[in-house]
Amino acid sequence: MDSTQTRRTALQGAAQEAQRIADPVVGAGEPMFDLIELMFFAYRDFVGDADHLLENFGLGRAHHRVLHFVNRRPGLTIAELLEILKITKQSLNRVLKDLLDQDYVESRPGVNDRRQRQLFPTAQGKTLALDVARLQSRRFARVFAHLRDGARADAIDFLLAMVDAGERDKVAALVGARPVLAAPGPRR
Amino acid sequence: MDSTQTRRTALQGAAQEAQRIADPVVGAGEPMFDLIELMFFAYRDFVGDADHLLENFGLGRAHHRVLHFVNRRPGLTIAELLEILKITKQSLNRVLKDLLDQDYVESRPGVNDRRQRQLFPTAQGKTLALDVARLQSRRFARVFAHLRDGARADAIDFLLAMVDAGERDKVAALVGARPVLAAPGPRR
DNA sequence: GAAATATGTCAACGATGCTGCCATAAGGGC
DNA sequence: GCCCTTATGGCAGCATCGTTGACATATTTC
Repeated sequence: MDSTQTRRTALQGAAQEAQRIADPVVGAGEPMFDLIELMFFAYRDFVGDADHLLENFGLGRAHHRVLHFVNRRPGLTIAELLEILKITKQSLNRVLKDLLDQDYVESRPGVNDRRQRQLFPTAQGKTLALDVARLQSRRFARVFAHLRDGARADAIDFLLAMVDAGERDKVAALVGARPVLAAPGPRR
Repeated sequence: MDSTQTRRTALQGAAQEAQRIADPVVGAGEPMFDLIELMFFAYRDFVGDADHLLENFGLGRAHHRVLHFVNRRPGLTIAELLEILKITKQSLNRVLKDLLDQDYVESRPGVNDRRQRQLFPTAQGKTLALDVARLQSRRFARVFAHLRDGARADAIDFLLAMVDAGERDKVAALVGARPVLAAPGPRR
């Protein structure tokens, strides 16, 4: 169970200290060039899946992000979307307008607050969003088919830990991942 | 153990069937929304480190990538850089020109083939590239300090596996990671 | 010497960020 | 009802970084 590993905060210091001492290089240890570069290559190919599929529809990466989150959280407001994407409303509006015009997304006045706009995917919006998600999921499926059993849970922990600390709880809640992070798991 | 872990054999079970009925368009299992979204958030914050540091120097993300790889592989040619970055020479030239003008990178005629240009970081180029790499490495260090012992090697395996199959060997060679991936030996 | 190769460059365009500013509509406090 | 705040929309302009296409130059190779 993921909660088997819900306790401890002390190892942090030791590991970091060991890492620092192990490397003669100034500052804070030998740069992790391998991980730095792998983040670049892995992300590039990962988003490539979505890019390639969506270009058939004349939609770009920005459209995809909006469609994805609207599909994932139907009823999302503009403000919530801006908070998730961390872009300006002008940037959002440009792509959102396309999605509305082309009937991938529809907007209705907020239920509680009619100043707000709640966003919903249309039938074709859902289909497209799911098509992309499945394509991306196939990449993950191929990946984990080659890795050991806990690899998927480990990847989730790793990626969540990579998120800025101040954002981590929000992200964890959004993606539905249990915030294992604050209290890591199976120690040595 | 982790019930969140996808079991390939069980994936075709009840959960997916429920999904299929609820939604007519199902391809290959439940989309891994968590991982899809975590890739986005993790990469966003990861590159944010570099972006924020480099904006003090008037350099953008594209400049950073070039500087990074030139620093990592001194003597790189234009063609090799294009192959790594997968952009056009016009895009490269724009940022490379800035780096040359501002003395972060220098170029010399190729040793064997004088048509080529070999690129080298200057002293200040090395310093800047290393500063960024260390900043990014600190994020990784914080991450792994919270995760179990093998987490770093696992992350490397995961990210490398995320790379397109056709690119994986090249990437593995570039980052110096052993291509564990091609031969899925460490199964279990 | 001709062809292929490695690179540089000009011009235009496209996607996606940004800032600044102003407009509109609805909610809330008085 | 008046007024301030909030949620959103829209216009104008700009920056970064990617693209294609066409052409120039130097060098290697055949």
